[in-house]
Amino acid sequence: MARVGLTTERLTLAGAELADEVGFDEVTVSALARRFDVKVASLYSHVKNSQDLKTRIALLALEELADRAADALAGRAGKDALTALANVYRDYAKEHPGRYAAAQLRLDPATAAASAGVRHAQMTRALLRGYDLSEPDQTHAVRLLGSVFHGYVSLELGGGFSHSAPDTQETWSRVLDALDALLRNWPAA
Amino acid sequence: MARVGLTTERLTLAGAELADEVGFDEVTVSALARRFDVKVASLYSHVKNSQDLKTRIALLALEELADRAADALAGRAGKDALTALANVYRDYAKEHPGRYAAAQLRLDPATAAASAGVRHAQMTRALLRGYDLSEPDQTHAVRLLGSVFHGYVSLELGGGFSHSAPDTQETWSRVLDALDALLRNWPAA
DNA sequence: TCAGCTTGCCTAAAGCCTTTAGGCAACTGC
DNA sequence: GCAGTTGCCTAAAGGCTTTAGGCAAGCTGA
Repeated sequence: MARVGLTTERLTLAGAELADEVGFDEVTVSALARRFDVKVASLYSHVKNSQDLKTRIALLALEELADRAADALAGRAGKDALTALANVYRDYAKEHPGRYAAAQLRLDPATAAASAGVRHAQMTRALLRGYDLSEPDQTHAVRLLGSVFHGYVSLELGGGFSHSAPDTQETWSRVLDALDALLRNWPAA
Repeated sequence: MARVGLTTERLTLAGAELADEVGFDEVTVSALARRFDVKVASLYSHVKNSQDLKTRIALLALEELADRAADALAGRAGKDALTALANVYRDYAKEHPGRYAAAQLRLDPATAAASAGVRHAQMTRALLRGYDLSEPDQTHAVRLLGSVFHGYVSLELGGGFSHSAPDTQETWSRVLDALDALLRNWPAA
């Protein structure tokens, strides 16, 4: 009965890795137990239930993403910052599809409010300081950027753009050009 | 042993209704059997397996959405058409959240190619005829519009914009204004 | 109308996932 | 080294999926 050294953190991390390998929907308490070569019931001392596990993975992903975003934004402004932030999301989704899917998990309002999700909105706002937008247009723009980043990345990841010319990298740059142009020239209400 | 009259179509439709009520992830062969007051195994003559059921619901949702989109686009052009198409997606997602989630199901390439998904891309292209874009910018714009529609709707549905002013309806109109402005003034490469 | 066939829904059963309760052994601190 | 804590285990119940095989309801043709 050697002890493996399970902790909530190790389970969450292993769950995130598992998600990247087999997909977030396939992450299961059983599969995780198998990965640690441990009986299923043993995990329930560290994790409340399956939902709890998934929520923890989602929160981890949100943190990682926010950290990367903060890094990318440091010392940049304007289009440079826009591109950097956008690429953080896209690259993260490609590197860690399971984690990215986890980050999309619907959290209950209290959990969401305490999550790194709020940092994401703040950073998008910070980015917009490089453009000349005042409220409420700034909020509209925050939501637009969030929509484009999320929408593009999830369509691309889901194969929505596949097998068609021009390639998605090219579209991505042109979309960022277009967004930059739009933000510099936001139409008046 | 009265026969209930199960058919693949009725199961698919009931599955779609179930999805709207309890969420697409909660749609299960068992739950569907319960809804028809029939034993679980009985469904397996009409549906290959759980995945097959979900795929059929997804295809149904894509058809319904494409039909609504075609309707909305008829006789409209320019910003009028843009707004109409965008609202089809948003309204459908609000009316039928489960079906909308189903429409996001990743289909294998062959199924996807035979689905109504292709009609969606064609209609977005048709919409862009009202703007002056030539290839490859037209394709870039198709992808951008797809990303914004999908991204905005799924963030809004997921509660991503909730509890913050200004309200999401206002943002939605302003985002459509911005997209219209952008399409009329697409930046050169 | 009824014999015969098709086919719809059923029972049975096996496999996997979740979750809870209770137990023993391995660490921890004194 | 001993007591207490805690980690992982066994056991068990309940739900979902899927397959195999059976009976009877309802159509088909004479």
